[in-house]
Amino acid sequence: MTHTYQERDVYVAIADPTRRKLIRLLADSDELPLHELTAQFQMGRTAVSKHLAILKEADLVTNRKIGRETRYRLNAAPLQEVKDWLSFYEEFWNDRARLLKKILEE
Amino acid sequence: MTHTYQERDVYVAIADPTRRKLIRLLADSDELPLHELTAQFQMGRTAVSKHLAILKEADLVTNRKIGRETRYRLNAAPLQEVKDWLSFYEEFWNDRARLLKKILEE
DNA sequence: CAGTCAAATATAATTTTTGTTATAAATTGA
DNA sequence: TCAATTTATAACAAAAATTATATTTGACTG
Repeated sequence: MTHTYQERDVYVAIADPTRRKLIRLLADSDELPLHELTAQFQMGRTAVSKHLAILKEADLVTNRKIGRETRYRLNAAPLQEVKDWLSFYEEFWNDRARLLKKILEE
Repeated sequence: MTHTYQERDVYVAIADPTRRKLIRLLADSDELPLHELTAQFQMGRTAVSKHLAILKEADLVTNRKIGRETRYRLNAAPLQEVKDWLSFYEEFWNDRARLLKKILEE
């Protein structure tokens, strides 16, 4: 058994608003158990747990068991990839910048 | 008929690798018709067209009909929202920065 | 030790996404 | 006008994501 660790795309992980809110909650509170995170949503624990699992597969959160609770913590490092991807398009963000670039190239 | 324009989330739009590649192709080539974009993928025209429709709903591309072809153009402006969202987490990107912040707060 | 709380797991139902094929419409060029 | 090209649209199917329920496991508490 070769431990088929499902690598998850960070872009997919942040595409869902629930998961973005989870990221924000963890950024604000350092470390939180599942039941406290769940309290911030309408959906049940299982659904929140699965969203956290997707974040974990993207390496955006870590967790550890303390007694009977599982506490989650943010690891924002993978977001760097998105920032890098975005940085390529900064020159296109407004037409003025793009136009300027075009003029300068000529 | 109130023209129910489906506002599409930019996060969802960029979550798909095909759509990220489309964005890149349009960034490199200014304006391209559907059939030329399709040539860069394995999938059929219809599928590519649908991906472009999602990008258009997120306002990431514009299109115009020239003769029998529809030419697509990148509008990178909506990516700014993602950048803004990311900027909030820059301080968490590496543990050192986070640790430093914590120490300074104490 | 019995009862309770927190969470994981397994399962299932539903919805969304993705891609195909088929068909029709519009444009171009001979 | 006729044939080829480009695209759009609709119907369909397969795959993935989302959420909920029920069951099980493990840890604390009285």
